[in-house]
Amino acid sequence: MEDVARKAGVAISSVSRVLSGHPDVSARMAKKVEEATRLLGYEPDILAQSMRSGETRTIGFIITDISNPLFAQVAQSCEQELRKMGYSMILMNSDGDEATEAENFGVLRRRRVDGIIASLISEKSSTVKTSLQNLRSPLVLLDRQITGYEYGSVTANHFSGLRDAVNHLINQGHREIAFVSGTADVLITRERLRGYKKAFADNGIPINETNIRLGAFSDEFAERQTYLLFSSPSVPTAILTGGVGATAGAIRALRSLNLTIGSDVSFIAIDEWPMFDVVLPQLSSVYRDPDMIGRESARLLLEIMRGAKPRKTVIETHFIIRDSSTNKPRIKKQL
Amino acid sequence: MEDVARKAGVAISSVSRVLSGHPDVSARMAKKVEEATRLLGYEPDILAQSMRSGETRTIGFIITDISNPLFAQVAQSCEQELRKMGYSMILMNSDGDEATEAENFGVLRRRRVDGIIASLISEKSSTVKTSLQNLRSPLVLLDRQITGYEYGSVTANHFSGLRDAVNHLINQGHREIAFVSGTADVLITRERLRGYKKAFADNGIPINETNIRLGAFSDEFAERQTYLLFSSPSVPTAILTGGVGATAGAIRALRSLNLTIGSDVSFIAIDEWPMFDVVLPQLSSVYRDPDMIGRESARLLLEIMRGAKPRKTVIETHFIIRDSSTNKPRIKKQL
DNA sequence: GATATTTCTAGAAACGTTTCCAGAATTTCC
DNA sequence: GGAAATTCTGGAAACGTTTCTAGAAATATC
Repeated sequence: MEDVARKAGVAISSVSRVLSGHPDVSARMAKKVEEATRLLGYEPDILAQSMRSGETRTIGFIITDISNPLFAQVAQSCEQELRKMGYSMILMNSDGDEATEAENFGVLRRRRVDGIIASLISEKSSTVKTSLQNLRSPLVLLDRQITGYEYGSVTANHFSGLRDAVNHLINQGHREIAFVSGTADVLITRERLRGYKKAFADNGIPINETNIRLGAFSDEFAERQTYLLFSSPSVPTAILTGGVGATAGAIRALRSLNLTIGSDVSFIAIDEWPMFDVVLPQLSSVYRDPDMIGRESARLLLEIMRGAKPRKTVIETHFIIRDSSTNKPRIKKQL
Repeated sequence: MEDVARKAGVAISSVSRVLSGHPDVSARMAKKVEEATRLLGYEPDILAQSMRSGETRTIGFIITDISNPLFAQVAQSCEQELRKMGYSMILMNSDGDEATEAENFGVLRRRRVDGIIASLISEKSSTVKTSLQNLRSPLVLLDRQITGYEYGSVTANHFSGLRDAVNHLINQGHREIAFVSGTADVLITRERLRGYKKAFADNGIPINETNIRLGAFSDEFAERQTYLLFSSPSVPTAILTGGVGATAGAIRALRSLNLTIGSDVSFIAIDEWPMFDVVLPQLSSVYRDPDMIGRESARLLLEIMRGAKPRKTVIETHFIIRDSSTNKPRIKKQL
């Protein structure tokens, strides 16, 4: 910058003013500086700009695991949107570990990011609570709900999605409907559960609580629980799986039990992911648009950063009927 | 920091020395400073540290599209490895657009990242060339090869993978083997092509060049080309698809033509992705370990950043035989 | 043409660290 | 116990910008 100033024969401050679009600049000055800038190939240092201005033009994206293809798509559209507005995105996986998550929040704070978009592991964790208390930047949560902290949120309406899906199954004659999903420590699971229960209530049908298996989003958990459910004496006739991992785990378990999806068992996946239609063309699902989620979370965060009051955005879900859930229930598997 | 110094009754420089683990610090001083730090909840500002030290402890990760689940997994393991070493990762999608890619390189340069891991759109592009010339940080390329610039690289050995896969098909009696993959402007495609040709040469069989369709990694391209190939008078009896998108597109096309994979057409996918075994259990594939790729690229970059001479790492691939490629060729589809 | 007003420019301080340098305090040695 | 060697500490400069302040130049007004 000093070099540019010398080359243009002006002061450093004048160079800054030209380059940052300050109004008090004469045409002659602007031309001189731009010429010198071009000649020397000068580029402003974002670090120093941040240092002085207090804005880093960086936002943090904390997620359990980017290798979940649904979230990869969310991250992509989010990054696109942020980039369009001149922001860069720091990606951090918390690997399902609360200590790592807290550590990640700490790093983002010390990096003075302008904002954070996060999908917390658990809303109950005390480590996360303190992480957030110490936070200085605006926050947008994905499918989470916490108290005692102001934040924006983007949430999928899984209540209506699940309600519609379970209604559909009940109409087909199903009564024993398995529901395998992640921990109830996060809003998304509770909303799914609420939808599940609502459908039963609306139809005046009692719920068999053993069919509900909430614990972890991993495929291992889902595989184990599905196996247990469908190898027990009272086999469910249908299953709903909450999330990419759960769907994968459940399919594995059913396959190992030689149960055919769509005939032996009705199957509805919650969440799709890229190429879902190609790889699992027959699977009914509760769909939410990941691009919309990513885009919306970015926009919402920028809005809050500009001083707007944090909003809560709801993304609608759609129950999509395919072959895997149109069969009538088979009460007992023939051995 | 000033507050800490005041509270501890020492100079700012002493605080810095204690916190950054400088050797010239007495035990008494260390204790005083640590106590004051704890009491005030002080945390050093990474921005200011970077400003002064010249190290940002940030690396850039440039990729066509993180929503490709294979690359999402690469990104994840890469980020894990970098985080372990105290680095943060800035993720940038270039969206398949050369101008965006160049812009991303520019932003990373102005952010003074300590290093970059990138999967270039094209090795031939002139915009990329100039981007790299202006780069100041070490670079690791994924499956790419360029000239006139020093860089480390992590490359999958698709030569041997494709050779083995095509050999296998030829042994089953196939002669007309379609190969649909991305542009030949990048090393990975050329290596795949080399493996394909080698197998034919080793078996003394001439290649029908119309079976080779190289152009883009998108599923649209693959779908179109597969459709054209398999609806032409001379239908191939087997197909190899290069990359996640190509596999998806080809499956779509074959499905629309009512051709059954594993009986009407032999199918070998190049690349797997998370849950591949669940969603496409019967598909033979050429496999490379994405976690290894991510981990290795991070380690290699850190190594170069510490002053090591850039290396080229090769990740071995494995041809995995499953049901989709064990049928004998059907010369003509019955209509 | 002199003064008042407006527009533009230069210099310097500030952002929060690290690190150089010099000097103070402590230890070692005879 | 005093000089020399060693260890430790404080002050200040530096990293590359932006922004404040004040003053210079240009324009407007009478």
